[in-house]
Amino acid sequence: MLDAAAELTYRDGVSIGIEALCRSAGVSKRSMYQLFAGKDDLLAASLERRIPSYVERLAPDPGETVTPRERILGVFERLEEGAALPEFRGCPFLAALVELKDPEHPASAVAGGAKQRLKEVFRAEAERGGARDPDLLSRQLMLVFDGANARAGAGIETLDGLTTTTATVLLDAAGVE
Amino acid sequence: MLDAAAELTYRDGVSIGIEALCRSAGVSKRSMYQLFAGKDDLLAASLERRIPSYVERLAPDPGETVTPRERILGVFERLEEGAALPEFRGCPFLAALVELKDPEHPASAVAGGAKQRLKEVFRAEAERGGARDPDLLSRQLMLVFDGANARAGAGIETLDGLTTTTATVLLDAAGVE
DNA sequence: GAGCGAGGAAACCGATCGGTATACGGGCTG
DNA sequence: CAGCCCGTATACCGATCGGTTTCCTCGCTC
Repeated sequence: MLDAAAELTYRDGVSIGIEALCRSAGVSKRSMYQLFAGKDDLLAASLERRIPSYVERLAPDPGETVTPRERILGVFERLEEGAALPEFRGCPFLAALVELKDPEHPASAVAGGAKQRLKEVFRAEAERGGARDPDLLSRQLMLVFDGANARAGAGIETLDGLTTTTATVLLDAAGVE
Repeated sequence: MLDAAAELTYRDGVSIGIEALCRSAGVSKRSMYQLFAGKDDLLAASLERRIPSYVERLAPDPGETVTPRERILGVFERLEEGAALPEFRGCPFLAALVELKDPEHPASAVAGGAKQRLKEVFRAEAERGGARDPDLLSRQLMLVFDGANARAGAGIETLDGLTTTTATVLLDAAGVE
């Protein structure tokens, strides 16, 4: 159910109907309203469920020999890999935030938390790498990350190497080894 | 009519109803369907109308003494000014692209064109400023610009100086005087 | 085999969607 | 003043929205 909801809302947007979600999940509306308080709840839960695998895919737990620079650039390499796939529509959390527009929406809080987790990874690696201003660097990297997601997801940009190149510039300027 | 549509779709998203648009514009549905073929048409036209003032506000025609660097950084300064306002919801064209998801939608083409116009400004100034790779620099700047729009528009980032700082790093790295 | 509860299918609710058609009203031209 | 026409207001269309309820069947327990 959660997986089907995640996939359909990612492909068609949050305005997809509940009926379609249930049909695709093979679950009756009755059952779904026993599991979730409403559409908002379902949406928030389906986003919540995606967070661990999302973060893990982009920034897997580092092995011993991975430098901060490698881990950060790895995020952008994996972003570019994903963006090359035809079904890529950008970061699902960013898309939900933009589509909902309402910061009060339960799903907005979840999506914001997902973005915060990735930013924390950036910040921690920035610190470990000796960046002059780790928080600034992490915010800059998030700008690039989300800009790339929005633009590539909308189909108005092709990333091949663009984000890794840009991130490298920022890492250099921040003094990360 | 176009202005009212622009404002409401910006604030509430493209899924706002036609009825609300007409009421807010003081125009009957009948008249609007004589002026536009349908909602898609209206949406595209209202976005189209915003392009000149949007570009002019962000990147006004340069006076004689404006350097490429100043003109580019001016875009980000104005972005940060706008993002500080409470009604800021991010770039309307980017929001439309993300919300519609459909590149075939007439409004998507218009929105993509608007983004292209801004990128052209960046590219031209990059060239004028002697950037090593003007096209690369303009793409990088658009990443920052759209990332900032998405994040600040969603309320998960505050820009104060973030984008100008980041753009400065990119300009320096590209060798723009 | 009888009784029971969970869950699926589908009808149903009022509201609203994009879009159309009708009816009325007020300002022009003769 | 008569006739006309543009635009507003409004009712209406079928479809779909989020959400609720009814019904009925299936599988489980005693």
